[in-house]
Amino acid sequence: MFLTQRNQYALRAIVELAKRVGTGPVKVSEIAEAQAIPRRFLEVILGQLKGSGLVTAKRGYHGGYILIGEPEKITVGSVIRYLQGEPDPKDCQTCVFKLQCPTDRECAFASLWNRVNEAVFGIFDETTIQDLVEGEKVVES
Amino acid sequence: MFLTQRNQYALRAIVELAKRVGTGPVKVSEIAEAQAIPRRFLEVILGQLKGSGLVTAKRGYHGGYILIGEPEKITVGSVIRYLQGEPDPKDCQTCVFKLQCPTDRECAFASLWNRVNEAVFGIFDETTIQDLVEGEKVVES
DNA sequence: AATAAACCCGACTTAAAAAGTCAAGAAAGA
DNA sequence: TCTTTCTTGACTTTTTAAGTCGGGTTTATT
Repeated sequence: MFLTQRNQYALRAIVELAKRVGTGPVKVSEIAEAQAIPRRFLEVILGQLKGSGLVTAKRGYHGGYILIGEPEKITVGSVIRYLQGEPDPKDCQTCVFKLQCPTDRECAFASLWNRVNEAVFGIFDETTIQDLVEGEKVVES
Repeated sequence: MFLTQRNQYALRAIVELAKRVGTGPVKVSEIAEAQAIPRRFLEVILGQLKGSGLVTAKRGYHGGYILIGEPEKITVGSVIRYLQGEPDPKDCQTCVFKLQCPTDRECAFASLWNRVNEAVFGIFDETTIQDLVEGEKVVES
């Protein structure tokens, strides 16, 4: 609901890479199997992730993907922001979410959407990939 | 992103009805025009909303829709919960959001999704239709 | 050098969900 | 009785997401 299937796949792939930090390149097919993601589709997704600088790839015989940063320092929020890209200028920016408001400036929902957005990214930003690897982290604060 | 276009229409329609509480039935075409919603589509949506008991309709000459409860007592959360209906049993219930987890019980995302969901509905539940009518309310938690 | 294992890239297809439309019918007031 | 307005369910269109495919390039091994 909050994330597309594709973006969940991306996060899962990063988590999988995080689990194997230090063990050399991880093949797409390994990640695909571990996380039950269609291999071809995952190739597309990892290709996109390379652009984020979070991940790099090595080609050839013992090739595969490698997580660049440290899992404790990568937040879920930063990944999601990258995946979502720039907001579509055709959408209403006040409402953050979808399409133009009929009532341009006086959007009754603006405040609500802002609060929701802040709450959600507040959580995303305080959750790291390492937290996900560890499975169930309850954030203090 | 959090709400479909359709569900936003539904909320807008309720807000429009709330604005006119006490002035008798409001025609679909009036709501449609005020909120820039395709009339035929709005008929479908209002039909659905009748099932919630939030709204009732009067037919014929001076017919239209009427909000049943008081805008201060209707929360956005209750409306959205109604609109979204029962969660699809095919989806992963632990993750609250989409599809089955590949890693059934040990879903790394379960805690994250729960926290996000609670945060979002926390906001939805403390926001009333009246708050939306008033335009910009900053909730004092 | 040849081979095989990987990633790389862009275009393509399919599938699913959401958005929107339509026609004919039933109630209610004028 | 006539007009207005909601009612219903099925239908169509549009958009977005998901997933596939073929042929190419890089790299380690032998």
